[in-house]
This record gives sequence, C-alpha cells and structure tokens, in this order.
Amino acid sequence: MRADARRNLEQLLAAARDLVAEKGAGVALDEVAHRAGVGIATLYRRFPDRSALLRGVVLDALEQTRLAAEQAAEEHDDAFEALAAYLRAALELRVSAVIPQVLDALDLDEPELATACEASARATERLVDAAHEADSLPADVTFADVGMMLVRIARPLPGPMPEELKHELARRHLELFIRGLGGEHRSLDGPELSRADLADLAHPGNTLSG
Amino acid sequence: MRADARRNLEQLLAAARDLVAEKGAGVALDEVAHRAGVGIATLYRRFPDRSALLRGVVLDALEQTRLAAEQAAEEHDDAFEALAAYLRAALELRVSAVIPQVLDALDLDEPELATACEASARATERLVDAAHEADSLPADVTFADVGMMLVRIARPLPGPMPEELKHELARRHLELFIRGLGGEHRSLDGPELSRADLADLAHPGNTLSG
DNA sequence: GTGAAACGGAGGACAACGCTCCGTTTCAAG
DNA sequence: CTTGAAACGGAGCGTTGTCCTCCGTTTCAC
Repeated sequence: MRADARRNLEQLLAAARDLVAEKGAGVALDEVAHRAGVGIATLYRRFPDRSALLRGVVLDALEQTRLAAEQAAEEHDDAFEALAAYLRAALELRVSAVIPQVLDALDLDEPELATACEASARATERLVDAAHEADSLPADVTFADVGMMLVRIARPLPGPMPEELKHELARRHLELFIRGLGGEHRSLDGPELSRADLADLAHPGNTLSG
Repeated sequence: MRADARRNLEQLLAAARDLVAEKGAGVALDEVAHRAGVGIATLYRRFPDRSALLRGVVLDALEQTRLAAEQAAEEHDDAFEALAAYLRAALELRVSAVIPQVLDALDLDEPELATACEASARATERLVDAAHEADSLPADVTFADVGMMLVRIARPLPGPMPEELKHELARRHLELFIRGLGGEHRSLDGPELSRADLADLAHPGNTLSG
C-alpha cells in the first residue's frame, strides 16, 4: 500500500469518527471527504458505501476502547480509580459518542462487529464488577448506568460553542459524574439494567425475558 | 376560535415538542402533522413556516419551565430539595431537550424569545444561588454545569429502545446526578461558567471578554 | 338548516445527496 | 531520470426526500 494511500485512509477514519459523533450516521459523505482533506472519489475507493465506512469507524473505536479498559485495569490497583481512568480514556476516544449514533444504521449482529462489541463490553464490565466488589461503587449503579452516563457526557452538546470548549466541558462533567459516584448514596429507583439486559434490548429474541 | 381548531393547535405543539427533542429542528413537517393526527395543511395554517412552529414550541416550553422553577422555590424550604424538585420537573417538560436542538435554527435574540429565556434562566439561577448559599451545593458546581447536565440527561438516548424506557432511564440518571451533587467533593477542574458566561457565548459582542 | 371555517392529502417545484467517470497528479522501482 | 501503475480530485447525472400550495370535502355553531 502506497504511503499517501495509508495516510488518506487514516484521515478518512478520523474525519468520519468526528463527524458521525457530531452529526449522526447520516452525515454527507462529501463532507467527510472534505474534512479529511481528500476528494470524494478517494472515500468511495476505500469504502464502497456508507455502511462500510461506518463499520470501519466502529471497529476502530471498539478496539481502542477495549485496549483502554485493559490498560486501566493494569495500571491502577484501586478498582474505583481504574474505572475512572477508563471513563476518562473512553471520553477522549469518542467511542461513546460514535456507537449510539450508528446503532440503527449498522447491523451489530454481524460476526466481526459482534465480536468486537462483546470483547469491549466485557472488558468494561470487569472494571464495574471490580469496583462493586471493592465497595467503591454503589451496588445499585449498574454497568448500564455507567455506560449510558458516559454516552450522555460524550455526546457533543448542540449549540454554537467552539468545539474545544465543548470538549473541555465534557471532561469537566465527567469529573462531576465520577465525583458523584464516589460519594455517599441514598437508594436509586428505576430500571437497574445489567449488561445482559442491554444485550436483550438489542436482541429481543434471546432466552432472557423482556 | 373553534373548539377543534384549538385542540389541533395543542396537539401540534405537543407533537412538535416531542419530535424536535428526538430528531432535531430539521424534522420533517409532514411527520409533525402526522404525529399530531392532523393534515399537513392544518400545520401550515397555524404556523406559516418552520421557524414559526419552533418559536411556538420554545415559548411554550420556556414559560412552563419558569413556572416550574418558581413553584419549586415556593414549595420547598430546603434549597437543595427545591433545586432537585425543579430539575425533576424540567426533565418532564422536556425543555432541556428542545432548546438546544433549536439553538442554531432560531434567533434567540428576538425580543419575545429573549425575554422568555431571561425570565426562565433567572428563576433557575435563583435556585442554584440559594443552594450555594445554604452550602448544600458545592461552590465549584455552577449554573452552567447544572443546566448542561440537565441537557445531557434530558436528551433522548439514540438506539432502538422503547420511548418509555428511555424516559425512565433519564429519570434514573437524573437521580444519580442529584445524588452525586449532594455528596462530599474534591476539587473540580475545567471552565466554571456562570450564567453571564453562557450569555456571552451566545452574544460574543457584549462587554464581557471572551 | 346553512354558510363559514377548518380539514386532509395529492402533487409540482426544488434542494440535497449518492455515486460514477475520466483527465490529471503522485509515487516508487528500474 | 524515466516510466507506468496506482491514486487522486471534482464535475455532473440520477434519485430521493422535503416543502408548501391548491382545492374538493367535512365539521362546527348559530
């Protein structure tokens, strides 16, 4: 593969990741190509259609996330600190901003994607479980709660703010959330969803009840 | 005004509020009419164009929010409880899901809208200030932090979940956030934006520096 | 009972986007 | 340096989806 071709491929993936996070899976492909600094034809040469591009972005993001989770577990003895470190890393990777945007534009059941999802989710779940066992994360805060709050915080706020400020605020609000997780706790109402419950929502045909 | 006409008008506003919250300001007007159970012509008879419809939705939401803030202040002696009650009410009103979606499709400087914004924000700010003074809200958590977290929590999560479950989860995550606000606190980094800072972001030409 | 007001939905005009084609440029091996 | 294969950019056509109007039909209220 020629050097310029590889560079363009990477720039396309980065541009697609950012734009999908900001504008959703339906973003104009011309815009992706332009942000990547290449012509539209180059995009179509690498990714035959929109779905292939989204697949590429998601696979990339999931793999990086899995690595971040494993690295966080390694580098921190304290289970809560490990979880916090992972959340900070995941925010920077934008994975939680990208995945939800493509949920209904991409078939996550397809083997390669499903495997990546599973591996990434499992690594995250280990961090949550460890924090539960160490009693440093309230028992009523589930995997789904943590994951969804990360999605809420990672999604760019709408409005005419500079992108950099948006990102700084996301970091700040993640810290606010992490701080809240550590404090004292009263009881929490509402659906306590486990990872299995989340999987069941995606595949209502499975053995678990709805 | 004929009785059916009034009913249709209310249904149009409700449908537009929900759909704008879910899909953004660019939602297809045919879809709004359909969800409201009326023909597209009826929508155009009430609102000559998209902008008029958005204005109607926003004015309605802001007014209800202001009332909710004032009512929360009245009904609760404890400042923190008043703030929490307001946040719960605002979530139900969907105001924080609607406003950000229309930020760049509507001119908020226009007198009638600006007045409503100002009144609503001022009522909310009073709740935040009171909680600060009562030392029940950490000093480094600003008006902007609370408002933006409410936006993050109120925005519907993407994905193929039933709407009702999404709403239940939003309530649950708001409780998680409120719980976190009350706990012990370490220091919080990042931009500490006041209401004035927020206003300056919207109107960079004002006296405040950027 | 009656007419004015409100209604629904088909359809033409228009804008935006997807994707292809082809002449031009860039790389790297001999 | 030469050369050809590979990669590139962007104009442009076809399609899709949305806006908004027009007009025959229905509903309300006096």
